[in-house]
Amino acid sequence: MNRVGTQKKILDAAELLFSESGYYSTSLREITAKAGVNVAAVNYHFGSKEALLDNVLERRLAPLNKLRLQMLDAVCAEAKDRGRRPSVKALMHAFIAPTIGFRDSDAGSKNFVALVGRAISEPSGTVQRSFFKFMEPFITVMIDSLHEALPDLPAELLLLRFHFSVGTLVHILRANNGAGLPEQRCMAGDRAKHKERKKGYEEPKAITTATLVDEAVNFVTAGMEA
Amino acid sequence: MNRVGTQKKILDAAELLFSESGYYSTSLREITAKAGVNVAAVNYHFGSKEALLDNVLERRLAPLNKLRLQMLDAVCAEAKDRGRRPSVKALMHAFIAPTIGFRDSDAGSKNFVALVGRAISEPSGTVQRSFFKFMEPFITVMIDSLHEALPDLPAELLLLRFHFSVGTLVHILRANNGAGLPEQRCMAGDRAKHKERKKGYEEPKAITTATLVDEAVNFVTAGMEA
DNA sequence: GTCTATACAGAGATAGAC
DNA sequence: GTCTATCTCTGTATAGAC
Repeated sequence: MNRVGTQKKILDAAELLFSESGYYSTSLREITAKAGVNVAAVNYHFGSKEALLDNVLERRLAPLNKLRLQMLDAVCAEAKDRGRRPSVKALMHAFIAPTIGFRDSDAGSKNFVALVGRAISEPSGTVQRSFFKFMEPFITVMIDSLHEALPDLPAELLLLRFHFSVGTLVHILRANNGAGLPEQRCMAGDRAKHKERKKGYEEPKAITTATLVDEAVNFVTAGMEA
Repeated sequence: MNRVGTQKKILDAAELLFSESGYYSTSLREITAKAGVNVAAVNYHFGSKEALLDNVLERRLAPLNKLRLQMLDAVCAEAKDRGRRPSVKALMHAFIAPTIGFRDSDAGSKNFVALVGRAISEPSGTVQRSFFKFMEPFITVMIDSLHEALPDLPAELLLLRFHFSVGTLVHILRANNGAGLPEQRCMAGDRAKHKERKKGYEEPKAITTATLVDEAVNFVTAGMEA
């Protein structure tokens, strides 16, 4: 079999299994069985299990980062054309919308974004390094743009608040399930109790991607401008 | 040897090693070697590696949650005495201050809080369940109090924003290192570049716990009240 | 009841035949 | 390039000594 064909089969199988069961609960033997290749194929083509995860993420994140950077550039260019500062809200939208919106894309599994969220904090070394290698060009532009939008905010404080914003976004990705309900596991009980105690609340409906994006943007924008 | 003595030795060794290398990169053989006990001791006393992590976290988090709930009650009681609503800021402070301040406590390792941050999103089943079991009484009171503080905010939106706030806090914990610099790994390069390009910025100094708490509280308060 | 020694199945990784 | 066989190390279970 040709090289790319085998690699693609492995990547597809790994993406699906990682998304379903997580990185550590998925064995190379499951992946290679599903892909219809030999156990040793992963180590031959990718070098290690961690490097495989790295490649699984890279395949999807590369276009995402491209899109994010495009949107950020568009916001900055438009502001420049009008001779104005970019708004914090528009910048944050360019950061958040493609990321959360990614869950509606046709990428592998509905749980892929959750896998990303977990991967950021979890596997050490290779994965984190390559993740931030991806992010770096975006973050550089993002922070520069935020400085333009908030010229009076000290650099240290701006970085800290942007750090908080990243935390919010990562948490959304991690907690995200297919239905789009954040932290369903954690909140469900409390939500139910509240419905008992306080009347007149609307039925808890599944949050649409658009709503989630809007609310997240509003939240971090308020925090950045506090 | 007595029961509690052995258990304590295992818990101490596990806490240190988990904090240093993470849960998955630490083997039971390393833990038991450091504790000076037999490999089988972990399974005898705790049942499994995951249950051990559960106990490691519980030992430190139980007093933390007690403190958090006390502070929250104090804020609510004081507001009631004055016949006022509790302020969002005071509530968020009661949530965040003990949590971040925990890193200055004498608990095991400086990296313990980072371990907590990682554990929330990582090991499945047992650990997450027991973690939220801990949190539940606090969260119930917290959400009730937030409803008092923000009576006009729809319940769905309040929950969503609180969810975002939790994300911010978890991210701070996860990125936290002993020095107190957030996201040093990710930001260091960009920060340095900024120092080159833009002049007049103050030297990046290690952020004190107090500053970090204040800024985090301001950030999420602004987001909640947006 | 505690603890030790040991066995076991499964993991990721690798060398060498084809 | 691919596959088999094998290596080491992991978490877990158990039998038996004290």
